[in-house]
Amino acid sequence: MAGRRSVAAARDTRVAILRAAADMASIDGLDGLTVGRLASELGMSKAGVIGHFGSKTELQLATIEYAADVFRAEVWTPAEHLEPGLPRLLAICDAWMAYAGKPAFPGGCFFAAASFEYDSKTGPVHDAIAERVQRWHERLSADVATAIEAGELPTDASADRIAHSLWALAASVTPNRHLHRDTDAADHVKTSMRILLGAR
Amino acid sequence: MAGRRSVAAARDTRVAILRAAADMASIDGLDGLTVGRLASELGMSKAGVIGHFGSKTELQLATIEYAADVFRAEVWTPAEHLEPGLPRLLAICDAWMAYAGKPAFPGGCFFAAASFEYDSKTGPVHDAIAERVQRWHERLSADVATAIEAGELPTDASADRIAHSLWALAASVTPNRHLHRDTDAADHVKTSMRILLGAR
DNA sequence: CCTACCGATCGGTAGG
DNA sequence: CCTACCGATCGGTAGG
Repeated sequence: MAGRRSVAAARDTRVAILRAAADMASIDGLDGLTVGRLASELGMSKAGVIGHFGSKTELQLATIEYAADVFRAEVWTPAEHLEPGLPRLLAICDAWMAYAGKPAFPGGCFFAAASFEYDSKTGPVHDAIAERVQRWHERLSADVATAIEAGELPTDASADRIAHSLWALAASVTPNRHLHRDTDAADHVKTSMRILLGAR
Repeated sequence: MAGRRSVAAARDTRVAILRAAADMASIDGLDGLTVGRLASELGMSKAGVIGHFGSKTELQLATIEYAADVFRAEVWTPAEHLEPGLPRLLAICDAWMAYAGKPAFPGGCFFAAASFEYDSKTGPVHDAIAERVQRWHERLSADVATAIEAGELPTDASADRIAHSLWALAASVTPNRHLHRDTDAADHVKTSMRILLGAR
């Protein structure tokens, strides 16, 4: 039955598009994502796909939000309730590496790939990625700072530096696995994270 | 004067194309690279550009080799003559971060971007990147192993794990600078590298 | 959410 | 290394 459908059905379709878009973008990049391939994979017309978002840029932005929701649910939510500082930081790293070891998207961590794809570009997609990544960095950095104040880390450590390094290690899991042939990438990264956190 | 030119002139043109291709790929990705934009930027025709390589894939592979030559000259050559083990490793990290802090390409480290772009793809471009990255990993890992044997690092450390972590930290410099707004990214990474190497 | 279409650009080729 | 072209695909729109 072609033609307009109910609001609920439209929302389901929208989510299905976003799921497929995130899968495709995780492999081919947010720029490699095309409306035509997305439509044919979903058995829809291009107009049907683009109609939910208005433009490819809006589709990219919605895909970023979708991936951020997945990341939050998998990495932040399980650790959120724990004590701020080193305990929560270690729980975040565990959840993060569990997620990276068994990623929700076929191309691995969405934000790692998107960060490297858009770091040197300009425009709304770059801005959206930067905002999400910065927000996550601030969360990490805050717990690192709490740990430093609590004496759980060296007092001369830089919270920003440690947060950046944790992000760098986490982002490397997919390339490590696919390029360096390291099947235990997530476990190796977890070990290095703990060394940086001085908690072996 | 249009038309065929000498062998030497053709080689110069080829290098100019590769330089522009590496610049473009460092920002837009090896896939975002297009023959048409490259041609217009160089004031050439598309046929003139593609004629040097035969196909876009061959152009991509040649660009990878070009970028590898630059990386080797900037990072490996200055440290090559030093004593294998921790001394050479520290010199490599210094040269690497000097390079990352003042990169040869406008989009930052070419291989970091290419690694994340192609880690989940298949085909000759992926294979070429994987081979270059693995080769570099083996070089790093060999010096880490030498350092472990010499007692300069903990005997229970994993050479592969440390080499992977150094690579992860190095790769993060450009996204750290452009996305996390960290202007001292290279210095921060150098500090974390030294912590991982137990040599603060 | 579909069909049918638009101009622009893609990688690549023929022929000189 | 150029002009002139090829079919395919791009993002997007009109109209239903």
